[in-house]
Amino acid sequence: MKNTLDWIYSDLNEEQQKAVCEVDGPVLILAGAGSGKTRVLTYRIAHILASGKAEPYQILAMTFTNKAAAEMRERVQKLVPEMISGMWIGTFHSLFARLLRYEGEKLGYDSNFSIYDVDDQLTLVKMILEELALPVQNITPKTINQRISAAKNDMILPAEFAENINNPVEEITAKVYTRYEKKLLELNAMDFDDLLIKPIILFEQFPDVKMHYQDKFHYILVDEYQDTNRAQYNVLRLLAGKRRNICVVGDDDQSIYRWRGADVRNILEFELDYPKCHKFRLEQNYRSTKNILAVAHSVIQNNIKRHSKKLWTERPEGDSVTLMNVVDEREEARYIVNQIGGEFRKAERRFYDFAVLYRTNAQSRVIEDALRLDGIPYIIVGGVKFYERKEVKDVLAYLKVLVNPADVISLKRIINFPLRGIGESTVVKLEKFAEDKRISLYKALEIVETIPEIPAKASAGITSFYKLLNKYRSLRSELPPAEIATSLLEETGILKLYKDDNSVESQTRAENIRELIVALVEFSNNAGPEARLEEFLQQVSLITDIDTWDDRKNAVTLMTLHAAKGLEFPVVFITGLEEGLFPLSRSIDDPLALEEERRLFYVGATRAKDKLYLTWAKNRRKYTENPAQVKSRFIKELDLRFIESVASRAAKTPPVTQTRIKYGANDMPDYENQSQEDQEFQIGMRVKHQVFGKGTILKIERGYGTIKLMILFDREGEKRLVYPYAKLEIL
DNA sequence: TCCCACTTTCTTTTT
DNA sequence: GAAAGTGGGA
Repeated sequence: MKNTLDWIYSDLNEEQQKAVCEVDGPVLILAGAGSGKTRVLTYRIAHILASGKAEPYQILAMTFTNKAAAEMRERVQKLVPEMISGMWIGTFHSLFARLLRYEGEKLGYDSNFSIYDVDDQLTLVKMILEELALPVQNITPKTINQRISAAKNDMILPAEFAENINNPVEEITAKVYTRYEKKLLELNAMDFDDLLIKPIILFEQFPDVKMHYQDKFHYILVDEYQDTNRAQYNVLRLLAGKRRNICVVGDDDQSIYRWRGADVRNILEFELDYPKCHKFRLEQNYRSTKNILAVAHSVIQNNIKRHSKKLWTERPEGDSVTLMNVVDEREEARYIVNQIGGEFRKAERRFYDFAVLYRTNAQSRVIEDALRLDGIPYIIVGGVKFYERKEVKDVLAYLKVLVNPADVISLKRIINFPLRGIGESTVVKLEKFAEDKRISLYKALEIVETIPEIPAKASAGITSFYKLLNKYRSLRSELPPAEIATSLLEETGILKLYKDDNSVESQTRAENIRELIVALVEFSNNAGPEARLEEFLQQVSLITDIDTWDDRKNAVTLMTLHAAKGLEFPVVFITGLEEGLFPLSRSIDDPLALEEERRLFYVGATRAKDKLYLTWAKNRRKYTENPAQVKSRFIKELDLRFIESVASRAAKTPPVTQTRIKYGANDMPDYENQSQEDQEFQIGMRVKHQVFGKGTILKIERGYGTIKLMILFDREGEKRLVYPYAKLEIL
């Protein structure tokens, strides 16, 4: 083993060394952006292990993404290779899911419980709303779901929630919430929030279990502590209760998840909870140039609720930060692409050096189009997620039911997919029967023939469905997960269903299902012969956007500002700096929300190592409107000494007023290289669409500013499109 | 029971 | 401009 002190002295600055070596008792590390906090955390773990203070299985290290956890594990392994196995390094959600697999039985859960994502939660809420037949008026299931989730994150259980009702929405939410919790238990399922709350309930109800884990974990380390919520805060307090060896790392300026229940007070008031804690400040930034730091600081200092601090760096001044004003989102995209292309051609950069950040996922589309047009490779983080695609969720639902037959949400999802003649009314009868007889829906499937109301045809379909499920349920112990899935797909004909349909959509779906199988095979390979389907399902449920991001691929990265936290890039673009977009309109009237937007800007700016671009547009299309924009207040807060301000030629012309913008081709701004003649469509004309290819116009309907077109595509068949939304080229 | 065509909503960020 | 939801007809 390497001498402990050696690597600590050679790789760390003085303050970092202190933070690493102060091992016992509560420790608060305030780590500014780019100050090497991951390094400190990993060295700390390595130091604890190497000095013999604890065994690996006595260490608990929590992060917010699997990617961060994997990175931490890898880096610890490099420092102390032989001591890694058994450590509890992972996300809050995955570690507690693991704990609940062991202990959930005490709370009435089976160890094979399903984990519900937002989609499943919504389905359940809708189910309950129908069941309770509540007067919902204009309250959407989504609103109710958000209320429930917020309550859970604040650790308010149904009983307490019901006691504090102030309006009709809360009244309905309270009823749904009570039923929702009951249902989850019945379905043997937990939602994301449960993974944080249930351990607390468990510890409170079973002090011996609490003591077991308090004894087990000698050292607890928490990353991104500024983003913990009430539930996370409490569970940490319980776990650290005995030994008090808890080390939290965070930066109040980078707290950006308030809307999800995160509470900055957790980090601001850590010293109140642990009065004798050791406190360290990491303020030397190793990432950004002086100019970038100065700009970031000029904005964040406008926040009132923050620890005053200022990062410093030994890096050079560097380039000025570029502030670019463009006419609209299309020009913004073109500007970004041109800058990337220019720097790339000068051979100073590779594509993976660039990140384009935006406030909302919807902004990615235009930028993608522009990148594609220039043939620049890009990766997009987030957006439509792989595991949320319909076809993937369908297959996963099958697997979930195999593991957990009580999971009615998944069961109902697949009961008539692929079609087997089991319609809505049959399902209702089944459920009623199950309820009357007080048996599970799954059990009702088994004895469907004894239900007189269900016609023979539907009954036969149900029986074969049941036999199919049961067969694969028993195969689980004999075959590896990947083989079960492959065989199941074969027998149900799901893959064939998509393969036989020649539309692009179906082919993509078939492709996605194959990709899912690949993921399963990979999982089996990694986990060895012990690979269990339930573990795969859990892993999949708790995957984060950023986890799937391949940072070695030579491509420009597109993502939201939220997703960028913790990352760094030589060149960063922050786009859409307009009032109402960034900061978002809903935040403008709420001082706390506004400060969070400002922190988000700070997070974005401090991702940049060498060059930062800020862009804003005079007009930005939203739905069908194209309203004029006002520059973001964050732009006004920039310290101009570090800024080079430019505007495109088109943007320098007087602002376009709202009335002029009724999206006719004539009204588009003048770009040098773009032909802007009005599109004269005629029936029988040949046109080309970016995605659907070539086709012939069948029908034209002219609307106000829009033209509806029916087009027969050579490959895709008939489609209805609306110009100018659909990008059509006349051939 | 299922399919097609039409309408409505979506756009805040995510474990 | 897509996806999800709705409703009528076969």
